[in-house]
Amino acid sequence: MSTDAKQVRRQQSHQRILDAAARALCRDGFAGVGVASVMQEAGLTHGGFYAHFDSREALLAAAVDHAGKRSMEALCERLRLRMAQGATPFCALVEEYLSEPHAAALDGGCPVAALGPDLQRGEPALRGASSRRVQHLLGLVEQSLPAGSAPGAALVIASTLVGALQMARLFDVTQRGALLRDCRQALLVQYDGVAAG
Amino acid sequence: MSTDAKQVRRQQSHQRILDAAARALCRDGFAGVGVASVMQEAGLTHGGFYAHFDSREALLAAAVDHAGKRSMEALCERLRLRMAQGATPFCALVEEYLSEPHAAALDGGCPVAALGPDLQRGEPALRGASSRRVQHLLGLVEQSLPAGSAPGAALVIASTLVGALQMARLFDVTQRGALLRDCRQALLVQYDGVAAG
DNA sequence: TGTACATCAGTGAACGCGCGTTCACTGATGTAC
DNA sequence: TGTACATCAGTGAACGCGCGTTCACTGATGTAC
Repeated sequence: MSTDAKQVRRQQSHQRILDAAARALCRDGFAGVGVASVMQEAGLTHGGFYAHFDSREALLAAAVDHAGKRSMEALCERLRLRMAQGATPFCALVEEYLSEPHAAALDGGCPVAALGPDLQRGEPALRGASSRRVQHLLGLVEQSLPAGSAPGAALVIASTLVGALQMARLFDVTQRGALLRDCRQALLVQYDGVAAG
Repeated sequence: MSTDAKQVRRQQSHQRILDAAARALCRDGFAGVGVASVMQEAGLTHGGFYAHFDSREALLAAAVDHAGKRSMEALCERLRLRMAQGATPFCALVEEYLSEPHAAALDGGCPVAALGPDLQRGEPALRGASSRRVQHLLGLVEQSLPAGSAPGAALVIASTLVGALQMARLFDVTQRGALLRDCRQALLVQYDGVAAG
């Protein structure tokens, strides 16, 4: 069928647009996602945008979901590596989420930490995507918690992870390392009974 | 002198503009601070704005400082009340910062939690004001820490406070209460040796 | 006390730029015969 | 195999609105005499 080849290219473009938007979103926040700049980063011109999304708002909502999935997949991949080396699930999560690379590389990081309070503003579709991201993050924390943890522990830990990553990014590089290390250690001591390296 | 009366009114206007900007900032983020809307909320017309500030950016930087000072003063006032009733400084801080009113009332709340990642973006003047706010928050936490706390405890606690407030605001009202309660309790148990109510 | 003048915070119309959105068109790809 | 036609993702010029910014003007307040 003729449609196939065209649709493949169409979907590739769609994906490039989403990728570019997700990167811009985590790097520069909602204000940094412009239709023209995203399309340019995707190797297209701005006019073709509306063949892929109904509006900029629709792109933002899709980009929040996409950024969340991508960062979650990358994070899980690294967790597997650490666990293969003998780390507990919780230790792996804390050390990866609060790692210096995660704090330094905005592009592919956790959108909840990158967008923070802005997630609650905007249209319903956007808030829906936001709360989905938060739930996924909470789910990941819950999965990696040691057995027998207190019921609300995941909430507290997720809050600390997100807050610490944001604070770290507000600091200059020298202070940043200390904050991340302190937070990793505190979480591990409190919830895993193991001191971090 | 004639100048006096005029300057008094001028400064009152200046203050109303700053107040309005700080409120809009904490409520709607940087994107919610428009020159026209702020001036209108201050009871003025937009044209007079540039007699008070060089630019919108300058207003934003001043508003971050102002919002921080206002929220810090209000917070300290409430801390004094709680301590007068016998609460430890740390308990007072945790219970006030993670109180439902603080999570619900965006207008006058902590700008670090309200702006989060956006604080690191923007011009130097803005980032200067931002880091000043973060340092003040850290200072407040340090002051209220129990004697003999670990050196990096303030960083961890501040991260948890900010992260928890943001997460709470992302939740709907029913889940919000649970999150705040869990975080208060966790912090008090871990750093004050006292279970919260 | 009263009148002419100076000051200046604030007004409101207008400008210009950025950016989201629209739309007529192009040109590459695939189909019909 | 070759030619005419159809499809449609993508192009790029243009539109319009919002908003930051400018500026000539107003009008209330205070001073000079």
